[in-house]
Amino acid sequence: MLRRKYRLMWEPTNTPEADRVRKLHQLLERGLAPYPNRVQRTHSTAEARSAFEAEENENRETPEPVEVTVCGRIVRQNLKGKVYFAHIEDGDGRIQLFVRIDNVGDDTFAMIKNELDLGDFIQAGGTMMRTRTGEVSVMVHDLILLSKALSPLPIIKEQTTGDGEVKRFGAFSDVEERYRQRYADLAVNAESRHIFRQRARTVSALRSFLDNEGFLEVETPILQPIYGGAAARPFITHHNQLHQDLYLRISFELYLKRLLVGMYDAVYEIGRDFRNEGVSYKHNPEFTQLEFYKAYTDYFGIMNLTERMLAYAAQQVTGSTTIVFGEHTLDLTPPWQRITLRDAIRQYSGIDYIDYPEADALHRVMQEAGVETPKGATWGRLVDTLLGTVVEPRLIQPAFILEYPRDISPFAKTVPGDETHVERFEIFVGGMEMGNAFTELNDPVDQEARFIEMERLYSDEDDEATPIDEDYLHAMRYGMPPCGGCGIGVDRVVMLLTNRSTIREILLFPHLRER
RNA sequence: GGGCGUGUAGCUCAAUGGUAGAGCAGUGGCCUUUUAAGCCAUUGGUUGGGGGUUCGAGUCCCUCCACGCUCACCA
Repeated sequence: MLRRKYRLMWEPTNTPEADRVRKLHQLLERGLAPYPNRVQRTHSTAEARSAFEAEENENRETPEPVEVTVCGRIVRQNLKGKVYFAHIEDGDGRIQLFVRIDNVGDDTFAMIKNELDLGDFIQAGGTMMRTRTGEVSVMVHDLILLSKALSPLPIIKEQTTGDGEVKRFGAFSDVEERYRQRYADLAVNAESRHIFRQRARTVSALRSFLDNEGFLEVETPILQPIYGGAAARPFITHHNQLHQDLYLRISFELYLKRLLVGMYDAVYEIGRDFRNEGVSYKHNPEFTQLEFYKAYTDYFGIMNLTERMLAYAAQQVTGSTTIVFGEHTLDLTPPWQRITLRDAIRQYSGIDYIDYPEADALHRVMQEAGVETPKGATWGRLVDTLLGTVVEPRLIQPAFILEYPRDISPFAKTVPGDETHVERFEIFVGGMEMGNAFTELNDPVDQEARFIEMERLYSDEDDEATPIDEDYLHAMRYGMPPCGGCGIGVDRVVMLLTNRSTIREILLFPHLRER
């Protein structure tokens, strides 16, 4: 019966796999379950170690025996005739098993010798001890297989030198394979596992910061009948029964601000945005966004909150507000540098865009300065190009860039007495844009005019046109409190705090082309 | 989409246009405190796919695929 159940549909593709399949059949013939249902773990590897060390410290003279049953994946093994050493690893760490044929009996030892491979999960019961060299180990008297690994994992060997430095041999380092088979990367590369723990801590730090500031966490639609809140091409999908096209959201902005109309004073959402655009070291088609909106404040209030929030996250994740990113040391301790976009561009390029109020003139002076310009760009787009090419790469230490051209910011209030600029800032750290914030526009008449303006500006590039969201205008006509809001690219923050130069390293399953 | 680069055994990597190799993993031995264990023997390849040049191609050329870096795009 067992044999029939294990008739393989899958063909081993190489000798190591064929060997393991043979061992699977050998186990079945001996009546041993290769994937049993029940486990009886009493200690994680770390708990077993600390229980033993505690006993050693308490009863130095006559320590009581410490009995444990530990489980884990075999990551190193060494069969020496009638003795078998193995390191097993679980989520906590590793521990060595010391198995003598006298302690486990001939049958179990034969199983170890003939059927056990690196990568298998096993359960081992025994007594804690130290080997001759002092390594804390389990002297095993019971050992069973928990899960047979049919494909070999990449083997990584490590040597700890005298100064505690770990040398690695045969590391699984092929970048593409690490992304395509993230499970294998995580299984063998502890530092990859570490990155995603750091990622979780980052998200949880942002969340707890905002919770403590009185923000309410909300969830708004991912499938939207009208997309908006940013300028990006959307992914389009379809609801069959409603016969309706839907868009995967490109931002949360318009839904969160509806909630301020609904009398929540402060809301935030952490979730996925989708943009149908290019992939790069800092772009993935789906990415994690944090947006938060607060009533009765403006973009200065949001600035203060944001720098405190990111400093808090850095402290929680790395233990310091000073972090290493590539070749730079970044100090996230508030307050951060604040400089207007106009001054920043003037400082880094010598161009004062106020002197060139027409797109043609600005275009010309940019060409003279050797800045490549996008075709048919509006004046605002040109200013933004200057920001991206001239300023952004130089903004290593955290900085707020303030006051943006009005025509590229349809959801922000204008600067009093300056119709060409809006109260908007972007956050730059490590040469990357981290976030974008405004004193939010709450004037429904102005907002409608902006929508129409945007529609006109982009009508000839239909895939970037921003559709008018009538329902959003309707909400705003009920009255929206004055407010400030901000969007933070969570993936980029994680890149900073984990010191990774590409977004793919901090996404568990980054987008890759189909093979 | 453009430019540059990479792709060889399960993993990490070698190989002037001239017989495709090593270490680890695997397989068969020896070994009752090893830890990159060791020793002896040994299996393993459509050199990313396809086409071309050549007496002969992993190597040179063309093309396709994937990945990396970079530029463009991403208000």
